[in-house]
Amino acid sequence: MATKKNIKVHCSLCGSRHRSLFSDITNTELETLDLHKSCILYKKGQTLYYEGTRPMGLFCINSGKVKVYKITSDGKEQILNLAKAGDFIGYRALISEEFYSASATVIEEGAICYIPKADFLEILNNNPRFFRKMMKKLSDDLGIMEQKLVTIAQKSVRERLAATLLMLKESYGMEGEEESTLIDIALSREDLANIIGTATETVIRLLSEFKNQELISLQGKKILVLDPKGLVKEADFYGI
Amino acid sequence: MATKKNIKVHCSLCGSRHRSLFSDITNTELETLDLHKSCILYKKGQTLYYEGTRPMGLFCINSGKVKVYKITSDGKEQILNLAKAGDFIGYRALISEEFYSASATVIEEGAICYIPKADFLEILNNNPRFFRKMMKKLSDDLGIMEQKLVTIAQKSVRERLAATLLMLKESYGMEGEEESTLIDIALSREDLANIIGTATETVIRLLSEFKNQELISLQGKKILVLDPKGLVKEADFYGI
DNA sequence: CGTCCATTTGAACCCGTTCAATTCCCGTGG
DNA sequence: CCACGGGAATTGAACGGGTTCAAATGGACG
Repeated sequence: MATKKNIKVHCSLCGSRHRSLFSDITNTELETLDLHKSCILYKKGQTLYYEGTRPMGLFCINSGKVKVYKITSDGKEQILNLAKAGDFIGYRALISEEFYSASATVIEEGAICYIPKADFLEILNNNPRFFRKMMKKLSDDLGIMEQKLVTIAQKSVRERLAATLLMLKESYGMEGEEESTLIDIALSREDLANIIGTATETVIRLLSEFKNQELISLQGKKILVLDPKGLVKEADFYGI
Repeated sequence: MATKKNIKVHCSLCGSRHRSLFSDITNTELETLDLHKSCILYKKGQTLYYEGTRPMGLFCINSGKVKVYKITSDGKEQILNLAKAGDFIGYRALISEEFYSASATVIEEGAICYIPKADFLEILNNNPRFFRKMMKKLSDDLGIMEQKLVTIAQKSVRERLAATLLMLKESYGMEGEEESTLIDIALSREDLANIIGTATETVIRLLSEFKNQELISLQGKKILVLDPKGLVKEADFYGI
């Protein structure tokens, strides 16, 4: 495993910032962040934090992709969230003043900044607009998590896989020719299974069925969505 | 179905308030609430709000019990949360500025107050302490929901039932003789199944097995926990 | 080129669902 | 007071989706 490498990423120049929760903090606050934060280039497989440890700051993803997951007592992994450029990670534990309730591991290398807890809380307490934004973010996160719970509890694996592919298409889709969209994220079959809450073999078998139905096509490890409407049918949607 | 009945419940005299999120708002704010809110005695089966409708205020439970749930496209119900005296309901939709993403129905009759949206937002924006409390609540809710997701995704129905009984014991337990605790909430077998995410028949069969193992005993519809440690083993806990 | 891990395929098994039938319980009205 | 009706709870039995274990294949990387 390669060593981490310090790099310089200025918030003021960060291409992901305008899409992030930091989109409208003040220049002064921005400067403080630049002064206090650290930025590291993480390789695939490196872990940002482990479940059960104490949060000392906030992770802000400049580039790359991260999975956030819990491990059950019998060693199974459940992925709760995927994060990409512009996303924050680890704020829930800071706000609830708990140890981390999940782990976060890089699945595609990238630059990730670390903002000291004190600076984050400082901005939170002094910038009402940011405070409100953070509150809304937590509220939205909760709504999403509730929907995920219902889907896992009540839908078949086949439906959940179709729904997950559509979700991934929305978040990581790269337009191709005609209707097709490439899902541009390096997820292993096992990761996909751990999002859906099923066994790796089941994912493989269902992907192969979807391929035979010409809903998707497999480009190596990546997935090309050919027929989104067909997937919507498989997912049995009426809303999200 | 009986009609609703208006009643007077003064916040300042409310026995549940000190346990609620309103535990330390100002007297002025309290008076405004008393002036603007309405209180109704709800019977079992009456619905506070339906998924997909627009939230116009906040429900505050003075007494009684409420289930919050979603209905899937194929008509199955998933219970997300149970609420009792001192709990707020429906704040997530208000804060995220969405329609309700779930429905709420009374399962044990009681008095429930309705606080106009404007008053809630007023307090939220003018009382930083309340704002912080609300934010922490959302963050805690999110942590709980994440844990539920993992449990449903990765644990067997047997483990989930044991875990749910322990959770209900914590929230609704009435100390009995020796180790025993009565779970004092009128949940139907179907409700229990809809918390766990399984079929009613499966819950009934497993409860009967737990009874044979002398982990619980059945007092009519209610459940008496005889051997909490035994249930912990069945739930395969190492943490929550 | 060989090693190691991810992916794929095969096959048996089992947990949980589903459908059907019966019993229990409780409120209601005669 | 008791019979009646209807929904909830229970029990039975068959089915099937998904897991699990095992083995083969493929592919990336040193």
